[in-house]
Amino acid sequence: MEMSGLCVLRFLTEKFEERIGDGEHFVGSCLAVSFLFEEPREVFVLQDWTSDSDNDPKEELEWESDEEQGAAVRPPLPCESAGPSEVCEAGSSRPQLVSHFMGMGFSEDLVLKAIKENGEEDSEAVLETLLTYMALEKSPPKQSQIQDNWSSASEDGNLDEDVADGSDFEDEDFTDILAEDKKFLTLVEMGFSTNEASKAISRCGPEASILELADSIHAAEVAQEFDRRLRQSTYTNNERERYGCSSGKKRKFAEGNTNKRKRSPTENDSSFSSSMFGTPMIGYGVPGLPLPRLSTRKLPESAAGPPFFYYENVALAPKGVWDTISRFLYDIDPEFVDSKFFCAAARKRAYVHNLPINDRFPLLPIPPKTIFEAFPISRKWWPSWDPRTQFNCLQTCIGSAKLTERIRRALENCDDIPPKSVQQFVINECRKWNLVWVGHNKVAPLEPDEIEMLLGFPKDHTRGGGISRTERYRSLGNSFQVDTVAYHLSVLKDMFPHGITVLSLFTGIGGAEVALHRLGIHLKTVVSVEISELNRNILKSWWEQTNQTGTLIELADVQQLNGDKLEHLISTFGGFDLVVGGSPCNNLAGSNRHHRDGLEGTHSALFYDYFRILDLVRCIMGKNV
DNA sequence: ACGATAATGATGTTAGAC
DNA sequence: GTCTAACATCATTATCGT
Repeated sequence: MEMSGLCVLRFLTEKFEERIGDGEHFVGSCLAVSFLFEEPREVFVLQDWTSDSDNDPKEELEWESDEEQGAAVRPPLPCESAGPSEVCEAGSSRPQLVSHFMGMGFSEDLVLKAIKENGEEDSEAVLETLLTYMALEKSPPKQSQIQDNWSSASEDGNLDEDVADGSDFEDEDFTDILAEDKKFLTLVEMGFSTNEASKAISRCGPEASILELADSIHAAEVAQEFDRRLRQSTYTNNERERYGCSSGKKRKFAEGNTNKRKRSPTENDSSFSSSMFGTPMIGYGVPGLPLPRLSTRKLPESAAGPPFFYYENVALAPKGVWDTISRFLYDIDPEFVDSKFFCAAARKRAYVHNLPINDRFPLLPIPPKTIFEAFPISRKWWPSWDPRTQFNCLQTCIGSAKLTERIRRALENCDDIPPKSVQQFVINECRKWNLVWVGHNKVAPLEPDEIEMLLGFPKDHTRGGGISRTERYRSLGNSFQVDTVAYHLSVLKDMFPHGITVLSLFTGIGGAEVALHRLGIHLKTVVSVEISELNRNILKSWWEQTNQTGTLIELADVQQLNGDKLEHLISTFGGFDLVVGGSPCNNLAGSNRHHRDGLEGTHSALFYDYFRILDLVRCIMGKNV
């Protein structure tokens, strides 16, 4: 059967029922793609985010507090929760309306003129007027402007309620054939293909507004893309039906196509990251710092375990990526954490998990958090004008010998205190490549065992056994920071006093396993999936050296891990307590010059396999329970 | 053939000046 | 607000040497 068709149909039906029918739950076109759900979904309660205060609205984001934490808490059903303010039902104000349309690329003068003509109540008519102006001027809003401004506009507050407040969709009579033509042209001007435009008009009828038509096209894209993605993976319809998985169909796909799609503040990655938490990248808290304002959370009902799961990837991914990941992973907001609060090197990562977040504890001993503490010897050679106290992100490549020589020569040609320009050059390169001072005018890249230590691995964890130096750097650069992950996983210790059964995807050199082991959590069974034989050998070697008494099963390819195999594993080991993994970041990382293709990149698309496998595990375990 | 080496920007955020 | 500059970033590719 044709998934995409069904999805679009359901989407359109629900959307228009909600929009035109009762009109109560319409949340604006920004959330259009959220309507692919069959069941009512949990919605975070956002307080004050529509306030007119000068404060950044994101600062005001708060979850409804909860008496208890963790997966055991049942979130209230939508009907139980507080009234209409729950969703984006804010009233509109004129500045918001103006900025909304300015955010779409219209000039302020034009917007004010259009509002004057139509009144501020009727945002749909205002838009129509604006589009007419543009058509008359033969100068459609610039695409780039739309792209550039949408994110900032969404930070201003919400441009979406302004659309949402329009209860007058039926008022207008747009059956005129000319109006239809105008809409067609407008859609094309907005960047849609003629094919898409005409299809959308025939789908939605001549009375549909521009926004509805645009949403419809997006919905079709979304459904199609999601279906394509699932077909590409081994997550077949058969499997979904066999295990009664509903979420696969319900989930929506939405790549960060910001030039066409509007984003609400809650959807904006920037709101996820630093500004959402007020303080930078400490998630729901790190050891040694006071708890952030958002030190509690309420999980969506559908996100609860078993099993617990823990997903990791780079925090600074291209726009929309975390948005998409979060939506696939049961609408859990990522926890953005920088490992610089755990060790002497920065590592900005986001973690999506359904673990409790209270009563965490750190691994002991607490690792050194400054370069001098970690490498006391370097202090002797550290010039006063190099202000670094911590390393930047440890990557897979190291600085070249040529570079360190260039630095040495540049410094040798100067006095004791080099001129500012030389200082700047040296510091920039040192920051970029994480160089340390190992002698007079002499810098060097970190050694592999030093990186092991910084990342929380035992010394020589990746050493020997046939792995080359370059491969060591690569494997380490792709790994977890153990202390950070252990802090998050520490809540499992009391919950599983007799040990846990782990499904570890994209295991790498076993950061999660090392973390659990160092926490003193017994590993009853670890099913590890890792494509690199070198990395599998490293894990196996570690497993033996640490005298593990549990069972280690090593598989190679996540894409080969289908429902049959999972069912067998689950029946053999009695289900998984934890599904942990971080999918490849190659196509997300900023340092990738060539193929930073986002979540659809060759490697990073394996995220969908993480989701597929996790969803299958949840379904199989759910069925067995 | 394989590992080591060196050269190769782009995307996005943030801070600060205006 | 708007602009600019500074800054950070789990990397890929071609080439060289063995």
